[in-house]
Amino acid sequence: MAATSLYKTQKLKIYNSISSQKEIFTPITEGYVGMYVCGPTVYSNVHLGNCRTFISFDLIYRYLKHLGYKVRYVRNITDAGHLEDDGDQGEDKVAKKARLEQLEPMEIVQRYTVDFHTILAKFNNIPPSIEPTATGHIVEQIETIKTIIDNGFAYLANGSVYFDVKKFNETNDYGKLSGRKLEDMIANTRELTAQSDKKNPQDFALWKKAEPEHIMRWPSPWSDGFPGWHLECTVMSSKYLGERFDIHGGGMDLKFPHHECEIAQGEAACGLTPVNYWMHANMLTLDGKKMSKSTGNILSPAEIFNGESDKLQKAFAPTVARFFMLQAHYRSILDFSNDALEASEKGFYRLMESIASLQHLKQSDATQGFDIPGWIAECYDAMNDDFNSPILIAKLFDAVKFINSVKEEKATISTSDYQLLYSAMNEFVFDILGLTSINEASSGISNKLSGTVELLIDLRAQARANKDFATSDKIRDELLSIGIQLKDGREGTSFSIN
RNA sequence: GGUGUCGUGGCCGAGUGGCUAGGCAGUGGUCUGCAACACCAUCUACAGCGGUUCGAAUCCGCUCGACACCUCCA
Repeated sequence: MAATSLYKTQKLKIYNSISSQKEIFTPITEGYVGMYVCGPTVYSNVHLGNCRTFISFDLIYRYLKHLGYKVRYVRNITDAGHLEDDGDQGEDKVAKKARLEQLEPMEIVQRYTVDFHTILAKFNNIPPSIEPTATGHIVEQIETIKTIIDNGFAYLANGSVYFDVKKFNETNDYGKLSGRKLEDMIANTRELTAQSDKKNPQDFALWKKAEPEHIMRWPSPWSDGFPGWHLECTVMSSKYLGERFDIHGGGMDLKFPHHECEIAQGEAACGLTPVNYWMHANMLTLDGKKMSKSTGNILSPAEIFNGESDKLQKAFAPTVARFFMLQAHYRSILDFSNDALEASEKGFYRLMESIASLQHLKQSDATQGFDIPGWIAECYDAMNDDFNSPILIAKLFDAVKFINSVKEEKATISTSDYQLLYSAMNEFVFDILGLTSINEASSGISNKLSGTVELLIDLRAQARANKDFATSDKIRDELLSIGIQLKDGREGTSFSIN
């Protein structure tokens, strides 16, 4: 805690997508942060790419909280309104899945919401403060549509309501987030299909009239229908965070059109641009291509955990996958491969071993070989620079080297520095990066297991004292073959479970 | 076609006008009964071609290549 307060006053910089540069973060209300992140459409299992985005924002959430901000983190569940495509033939994704599986739409929603929560919990993500659903906010969405119509930025056509992008662009700037110009977009689009109700192809639905066979429908002043996808985020973010709030996040692929439309809706409804800092997490790729449900280029979290995929040679713990992702910056594309994950796994174990040995590290009168307060400052510098977790992890390995040197009696640490190092390591690794110790997971058996291994270590020590190396090597090698590695050190033999 | 991002050593991946990223792998050494672990040392790159600069991998231009968005996707 002492370490934290020293650096609370340091300035956090955030890369703002709308200005394409890092800006010093200043919340609207001092000490408080409102953050909205676009959640999943719950019509299928989450894949690893989805998880990366939510892990990225979990890191951000954790760090903001660590800095002492009171954060209200809102992440929606899209359970209606997300169409297969933006044309008039598009079918609601949830409704389509319900039709294909012959289930109630809410059964689909329930199944995949539970899956989403289960998987994110395995990655040790902290749940958001509020997790609102689109279907729970139909009334508010209808009210917002009325306001946008009253303000002259939407029109009614055949029971549906569309946002009038061209009209909006006369007084506002449609395209400012994604760097597009409306004229270019118009010049580059094909002619509208004859049956469309839209005035222009860029217009998007605020309310869609439901076809007779469409099961998910609600009454409205315009028709029995359902809200457009972009609207729910505008409505729910303003409801829980205000018409203008601090941070809006989501995957890079949502920048256009989804987030662009959110800006338009917010400005059209209340005249305020809704967000101060736009943050976009980059994609996880597989074989150099974006993971995507529609192309099937997908790896599921379950496949990582059980290793059952031709992309993988073995299974990996969720926290190892999390560590792998945090070794890349959230704004960089990260390519997934078995080799990269294996390399991360080895590094992860080295980090965890070092933290374990930190618990009983010998303390001295003075510290020699490492500047601990300076090191802590560098760790905060890394995180304050747009949440640079790869740099932080590089710094953590500097500490690993030092801890191991102290263990080897090639460096020393004072008691006060020890306390600083101990709390900083634990805060950075467990609280901020959200990693978990793998041995902890098996703590239920660890007492019995460690007693057993200690006995074998004693037997081996006796054998070695008697120069009975056949016996001592047998104990060592057979333990290794079942994943228990003995480590001979100055203070005797310890072990780790791999 | 339009918009944007990126091309870093054997692999993954930071950074960026002059100072070691880090991880994994490799090599040499220390430790060890032999090993493993650990430690020390070491190898060492910025797609290509021009330009700006005292100095560029970092800025500018061009070429080549990759990816993303422009239709649903985190």
